[in-house]
Amino acid sequence: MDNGGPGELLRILRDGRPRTRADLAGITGLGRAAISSRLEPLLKLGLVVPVSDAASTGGRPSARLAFNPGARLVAAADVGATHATVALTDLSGRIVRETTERLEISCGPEAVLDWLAMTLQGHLETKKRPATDIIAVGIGLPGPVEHSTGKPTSPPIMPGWDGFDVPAYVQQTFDVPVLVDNDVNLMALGERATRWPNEDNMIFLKVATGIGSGVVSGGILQRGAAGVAGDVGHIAVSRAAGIQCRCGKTACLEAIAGAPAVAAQLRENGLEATTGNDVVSLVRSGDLAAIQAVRQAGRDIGEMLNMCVSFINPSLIVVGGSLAQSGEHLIAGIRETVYARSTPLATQHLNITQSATGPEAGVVGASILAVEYALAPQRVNDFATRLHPGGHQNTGDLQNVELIAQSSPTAP
Amino acid sequence: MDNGGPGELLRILRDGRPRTRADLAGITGLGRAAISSRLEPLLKLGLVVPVSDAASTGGRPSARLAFNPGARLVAAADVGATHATVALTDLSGRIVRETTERLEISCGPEAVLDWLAMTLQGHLETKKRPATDIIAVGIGLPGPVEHSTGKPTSPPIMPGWDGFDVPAYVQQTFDVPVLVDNDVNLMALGERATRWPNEDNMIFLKVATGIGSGVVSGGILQRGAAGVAGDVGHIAVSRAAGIQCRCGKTACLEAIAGAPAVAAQLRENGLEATTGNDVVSLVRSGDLAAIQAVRQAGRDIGEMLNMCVSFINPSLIVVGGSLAQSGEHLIAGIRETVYARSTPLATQHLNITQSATGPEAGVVGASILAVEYALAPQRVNDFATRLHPGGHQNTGDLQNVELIAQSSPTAP
DNA sequence: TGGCTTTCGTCAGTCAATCAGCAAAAGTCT
DNA sequence: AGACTTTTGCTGATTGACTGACGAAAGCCA
Repeated sequence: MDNGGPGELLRILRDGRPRTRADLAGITGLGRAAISSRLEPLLKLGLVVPVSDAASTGGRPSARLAFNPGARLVAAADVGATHATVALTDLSGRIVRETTERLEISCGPEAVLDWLAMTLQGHLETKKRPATDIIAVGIGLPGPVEHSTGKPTSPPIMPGWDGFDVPAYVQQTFDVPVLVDNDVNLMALGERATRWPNEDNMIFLKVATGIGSGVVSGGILQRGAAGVAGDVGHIAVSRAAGIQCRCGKTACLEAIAGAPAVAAQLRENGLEATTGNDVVSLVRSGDLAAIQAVRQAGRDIGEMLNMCVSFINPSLIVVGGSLAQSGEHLIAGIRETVYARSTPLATQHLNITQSATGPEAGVVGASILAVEYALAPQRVNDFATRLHPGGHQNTGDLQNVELIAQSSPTAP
Repeated sequence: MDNGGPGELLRILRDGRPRTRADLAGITGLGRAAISSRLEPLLKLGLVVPVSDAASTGGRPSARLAFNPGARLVAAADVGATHATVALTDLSGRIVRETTERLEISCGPEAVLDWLAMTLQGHLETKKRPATDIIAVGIGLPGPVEHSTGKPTSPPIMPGWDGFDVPAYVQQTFDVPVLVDNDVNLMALGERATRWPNEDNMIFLKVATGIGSGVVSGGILQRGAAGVAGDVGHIAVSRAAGIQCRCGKTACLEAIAGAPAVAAQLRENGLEATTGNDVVSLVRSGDLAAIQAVRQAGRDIGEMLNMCVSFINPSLIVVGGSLAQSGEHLIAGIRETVYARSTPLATQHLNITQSATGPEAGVVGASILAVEYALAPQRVNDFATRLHPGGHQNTGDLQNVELIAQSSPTAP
């Protein structure tokens, strides 16, 4: 129905399932000949490859074609306050090679982005892939970003980054599309792509030093007017009344349920804890006070989530971040409050669960963001038609086609 | 760039500004001949009409073409708890004829929808327009609606409506697309279309007997997983702690800031007030207690909106509903709380304002919903191509073309 | 009124995309 | 090994949409 050139075919095949030409003809309503001609540029580019043939039904077995995530690369980065991760991923978001290093974001954009580019070059050399294999770059930053321009806006913890043109700087090294977004937004995208591909109304909540969220509603990531949608850490909750937050206000959720706050509570009980990981260790060791503190943090977070559930009516809430690693205690507190308080209509199909993606959620999300952009049907069509400049004698420079990895998706 | 047949041209012209063929050629990048051929079906259908020619620059003046909202009709209905409004509107959402009547929604779907269809038939006769001029129907209902199917889901105040197939029933009379949605969602659409056409991140808040909202984020109306997005009336606020709400829970915003709650407070002060309109009258008469009560309601609402602002980062909040009619007092209370509490990044470009659309906001929104659906480029293309069944000899039944109103949009 | 300028509608030609049919290829089955 | 079945790539034909150009139309100006 939705006739859209090779890009449309790739969109269909990107679910990873191999299909025969006849399958594709059936799905699109086109003839087999049209499918073949549309498939040609995708095969040339290596984006689609033949995999093991289907079982014969008596005659010649039909060749099955599948999306080849290894055809090109995407560079993904997750820059945190004190650490940065860069990764080379394939077109399915799978990490090919990854480096995490201690790096203060306060070093400024040039230093951080230079390190990023340098590390990526190293990855490319190790993997013996040319820089031209990279088709896009995705970057997550720990603050508000105007996604359309890729510029951070008034970030509280990123001195020197305000208004810095990240894409322009990165493109001096890699002349491809550069997508920048808030790191929690990217974690939401990563979690969604990895485990909840068809979830159109979800909230990804990160509970660590800060508390933030990424909101996917109506099937698209919501960034808001200034790129600060999902900034739920400084919503007021009742138990925080009067407590001072680092943001200058009082009663903020973060001030009682953020990792430092929970750790501080434990210190009052004579326990040793400063970071979220310390808290998690105590919980895992079975310390009752720690368990109770985490569960209470869950309840406080639940008070805030209650409002989000009423407001945007999601069908899924995924909780991640360091504090979420403490087994089910945080989630239990959240569920307790949300299911008790919210309206039945909003909660009857609401699933609250723990993030399964580990610390690499950020880079995976950055990769997804970049891949989604680069492999959007319209863009693929441009790419594919540029392959046939004048007629049928194809002389476009098909560099690197022989380098394509033969990752062969298996049958369902 | 976005080549899309006649529908694309109509999309451009729907802003109401008349354009010459050369203008359109410039905008689309197509030749004049292509424009003319694409224009032909639109002219045949009457959706586009020539208006006063542009000033001549020495030679033949170019004909200016404009969208003709009067070419077809849309039926729009806003069904409230105790009253219903039906209207015939043109394709710009302008009301052609309207009827409001006392009608209990508890009479059940058949009775209400029959009245609706009957009244519309009367409108059509009065305006001497055939029923075939109606290209879509939009209906707003005071409860949760699964928009994709048009069925109400567990509505609290609509006995007999749960799961009723509204579109199927209405299509027995008018065999056109029937779009159903929550009434507050439609008010949001109406307000947006009427006054904020390019606002992609807005919240429309209705403060009346109940408190609800319609959320437009990322440029699209957010309905959530179960169609109950924007249901903010039962979010907990601090001042309502312990107060029983009609929903069965306590601490709901509605229980202290809804119109009945405010009226009850005034009665405690010895004033006579039961409905929102009573409260508004008292405020307008300058009663200090009433003014203070409304302002306090604004503050309570502001506490809730604070969370919404942090969460979804809108650039506009429009406040409507009966309590919003009391001058600026409600808004003042809202602003006081929101601007004091929310983060600078979220509020620096946030506009909080009063609804300018009157009680007809609901029908206008219903009309917009139906028009947007019916005049979506893809649908217009279908419609237009069906006009040329085989080649160029156009013999499609062009009924009612002579009935088209000559509403002539004026130049900017 | 007649000449000039500019736009409008039409027509044939071009180009890309798709389809139908066919021969070759690649299997299975006896 | 040979007959049979089914897929594949190719070719010419058809379709649909757009371009470019031309004469007609419609207004200014003298």
